[in-house]
Amino acid sequence: MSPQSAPQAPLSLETVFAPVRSQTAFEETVDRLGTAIKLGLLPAGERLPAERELCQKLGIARSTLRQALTALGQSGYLHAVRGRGGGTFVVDEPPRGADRSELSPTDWREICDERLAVEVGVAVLAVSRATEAQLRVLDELVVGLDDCIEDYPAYRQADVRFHVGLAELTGSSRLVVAMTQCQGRMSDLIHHIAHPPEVLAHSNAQHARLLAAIRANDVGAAVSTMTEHLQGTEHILAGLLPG
Amino acid sequence: MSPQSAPQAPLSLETVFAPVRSQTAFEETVDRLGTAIKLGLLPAGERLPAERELCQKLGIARSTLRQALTALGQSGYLHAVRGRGGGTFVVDEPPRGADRSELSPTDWREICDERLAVEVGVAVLAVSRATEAQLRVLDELVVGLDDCIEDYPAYRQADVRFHVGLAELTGSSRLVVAMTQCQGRMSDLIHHIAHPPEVLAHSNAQHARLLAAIRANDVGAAVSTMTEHLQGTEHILAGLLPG
DNA sequence: CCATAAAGGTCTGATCGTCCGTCCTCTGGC
DNA sequence: GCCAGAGGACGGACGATCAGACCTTTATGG
Repeated sequence: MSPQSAPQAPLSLETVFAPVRSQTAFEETVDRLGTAIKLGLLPAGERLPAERELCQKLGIARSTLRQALTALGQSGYLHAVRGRGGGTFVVDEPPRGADRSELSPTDWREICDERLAVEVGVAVLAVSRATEAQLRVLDELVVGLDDCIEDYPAYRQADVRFHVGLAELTGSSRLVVAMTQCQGRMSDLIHHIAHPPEVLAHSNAQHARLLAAIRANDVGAAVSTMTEHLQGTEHILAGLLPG
Repeated sequence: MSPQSAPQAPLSLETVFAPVRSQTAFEETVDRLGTAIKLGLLPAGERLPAERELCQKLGIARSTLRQALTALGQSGYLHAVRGRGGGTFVVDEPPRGADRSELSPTDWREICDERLAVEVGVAVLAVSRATEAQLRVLDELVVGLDDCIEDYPAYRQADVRFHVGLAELTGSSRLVVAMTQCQGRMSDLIHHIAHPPEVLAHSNAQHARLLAAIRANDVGAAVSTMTEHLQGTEHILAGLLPG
């Protein structure tokens, strides 16, 4: 009856009948490697495993892998070196260019919601599982972050490493994957907005408080610190994006 | 050097080069519908949309959809009725039979970790977003759950509806999907273990306390109640499964 | 009683992604 | 100068998927 023919079914049924979107192996590979590069998980200059080895790890044919590598090469993320001792390398200066955009209001909110779930879940698990050694590594990352509050791209890369590092200390690879994907989506979202040093400094202070809460085995503090931390970016997005 | 040739790379790199596992449209459809039926999201006797309509919603060809429907029919979950007024229906008594098993120790722990993330994240968001009307629906579900603590299959179905209902009131379809998948995996895990009425009663009391915490806008209580709730099943699994 | 509509059931041809294997080309080191 | 290790290129086979036309069943209404 409504002019917009609003979906009446409950969310759960909507999702059951939502489009089945199966990525091809090619697409998924481009996505996986591309995200890893953009996030800095594969640092500039890094050499990928040899094609014949990598295609086995990825469980795909070499020709399919090459399609993906070629695509990433054309986009300027990889360059191949032939001959013995060659290989495929992450380019030294990955393109900063605009990558994607066009997010609907519901999209970006859902992305933030999913991130909140993953980050809070990781924080809860980290409290009971983190070892002192692991925490010290993250301590250093926080120190490093303080040094680049004037250089956003560098800050963002270290920020990603910090959050992925949190996920790593849960020991759950599924959560690491989830965290990586969330960070990739967040990067797409926040790529174009301003990041004044004061904001980054404040954000990094929350990193430090988070680590303290984890050390103190204080689940409540960890959750609330993380929640605040995430709401920071969310408020900025709410002011800038549609919705 | 170790005899097991342990993976030395950090988790995040392992996951970047982990196998690309792209399900086919057929597989994903069987999975989607099969899970929805097993979880009770598509209740017994429910009629699915007509094939010509459903394949559009799912974004796949009708022939592919039919493969999936045929497979689910042969597994005893669906039956088709020809002629006008016919359709494809969820069977009245879906097979209880053993479905899957063979989970490695790392697998089931990671499944529980992911569930914890989703459930805790949902709980946090629910605190700020739940409306009284939505909460009352969940209240009734809790009452209904109390009535079937003697009948585990019925309890489990209502339990799933409760948890998916929590996800629904965040308004985020991504979280609904994540919750659904987690519940599906959990069902596979806990299908075969004992569920004495006392345990179910205790579990349902936690549901009630969770709703109270959400009503009171008490994030801390919601998180801790949810955490306890999940640890209940996790401890049982730890006693029964390898690892 | 027959026509029609609405549903599932069947078939076929084309396309596309992927795999596998083979061979070529380049390049540094022994 | 040979060889090993790397990327690069090609072609055939196969399977999944798609699009569409057509058939069969069945309830309903004129």
